[in-house]
Amino acid sequence: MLDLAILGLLEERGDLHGYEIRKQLREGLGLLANVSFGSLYPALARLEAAGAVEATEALEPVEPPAAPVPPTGSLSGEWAVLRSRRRATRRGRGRRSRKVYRITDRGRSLFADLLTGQGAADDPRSFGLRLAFARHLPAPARLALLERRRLQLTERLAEVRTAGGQDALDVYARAVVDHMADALQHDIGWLDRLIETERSAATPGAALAPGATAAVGGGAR
Amino acid sequence: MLDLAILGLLEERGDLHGYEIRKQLREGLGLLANVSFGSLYPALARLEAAGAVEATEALEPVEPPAAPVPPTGSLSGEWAVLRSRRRATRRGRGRRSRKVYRITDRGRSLFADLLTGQGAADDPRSFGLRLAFARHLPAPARLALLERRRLQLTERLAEVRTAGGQDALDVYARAVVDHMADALQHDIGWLDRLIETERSAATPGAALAPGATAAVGGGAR
DNA sequence: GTCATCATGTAAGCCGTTACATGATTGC
DNA sequence: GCAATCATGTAACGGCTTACATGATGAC
Repeated sequence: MLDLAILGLLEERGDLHGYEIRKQLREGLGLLANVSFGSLYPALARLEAAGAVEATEALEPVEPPAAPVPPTGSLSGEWAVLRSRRRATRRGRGRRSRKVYRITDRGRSLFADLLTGQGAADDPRSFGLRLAFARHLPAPARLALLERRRLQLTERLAEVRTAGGQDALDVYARAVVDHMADALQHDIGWLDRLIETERSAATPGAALAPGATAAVGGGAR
Repeated sequence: MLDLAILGLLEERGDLHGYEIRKQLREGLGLLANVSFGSLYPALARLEAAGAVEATEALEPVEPPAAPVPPTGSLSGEWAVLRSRRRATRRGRGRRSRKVYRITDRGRSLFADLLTGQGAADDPRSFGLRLAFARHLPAPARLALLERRRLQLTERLAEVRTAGGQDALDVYARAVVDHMADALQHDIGWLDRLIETERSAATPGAALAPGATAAVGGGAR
């Protein structure tokens, strides 16, 4: 799951260093991938060892030195200039030795595997993450992803309903079970709309067929 | 989370052995607690060590001994007789040495602590489990549980909305974020109805007040 | 000169899983 | 006699978290 998020981000947003990866994951995908450093850095090391990413030590080619410093006469002014020069010299870096990571071809292939996620966990986060990166998937695989998820949820719904069928449950347990069923149906409905959108996008003839316009528009409630 | 499920089950359904605990958890609470033996048995041992449960070796009052064994002369025959005698001797059990667990007073106190779950994880399973056992909680604690959960969800909703506010998201990422917000609102609405029901149950005067009947009825959609 | 932020990493621990080992009992 | 089910446990591993260690840089 973490690997998928890292690779996806590197693929979409270009080369990044660890700290930045975490920041962007938190900001962009919020709850789907709010990862801690304690898992992020080992994950990056693992991916590098596997050849899925390359790290450059971020000793990037230094910019040509800035124009000579006009003395200001004030000490704090000189200081400020020195600081800014140092910043200018290491421009684009600003900070510590930052290891910048870039996704490799092997990484892209791994990303594709994780994205289809045949043997992946069926938790909502994992699915949400895969769907969030679904534009990197060919259309049929995308549809398959959605339908596999739909199948999982309907199976779980059946389970929940058999659990709810027994009447040994008190008010609170009943409320929980009922709400689980409700939420599952809500999710399934959402998937159905997504699937419908995918299907109509996959058959471009539909847009040309008479009367098809109504079916195409307004997919996402 | 596991401890809570075990203690709750032992409290509600009386004394049980490990195998049965797992069975009932799977059947009754389904997705909330489908636990594996690999975690269940260590958990029971832990709870026993902590004094939260007592185990009786299931050497329940033995039936009067069967008639003396007539020797058959064959070794396997003797064996078979020994086995069947053992079976007869331990009548009502039928199977292996089953350790039957019973919740203690310390266990009940621990259960109450876990149920209020002040420092517990905020994942849906954990909350669902606590709510499912909420009838063992005093009414104010129950209300507090619901309101704490509501607060968490509204905070997360705000997070999701700030994440969704940026327009760097493509169709799929957007769909995921939007649906997360949607599902959160759905959950919050459900909590609101539960809270409302709790509140009106907590103020018995309300039922007597004129015109209050409409507010009380039909809480749970 | 001190505090917040940026930046990378290690160590320990939590909470669960699957797989393995063992064995009794029942039903066919 | 063989498979399915009942019953208890151990071992190894997974994937994540928190806490800790370290240090540079920037802002005031």
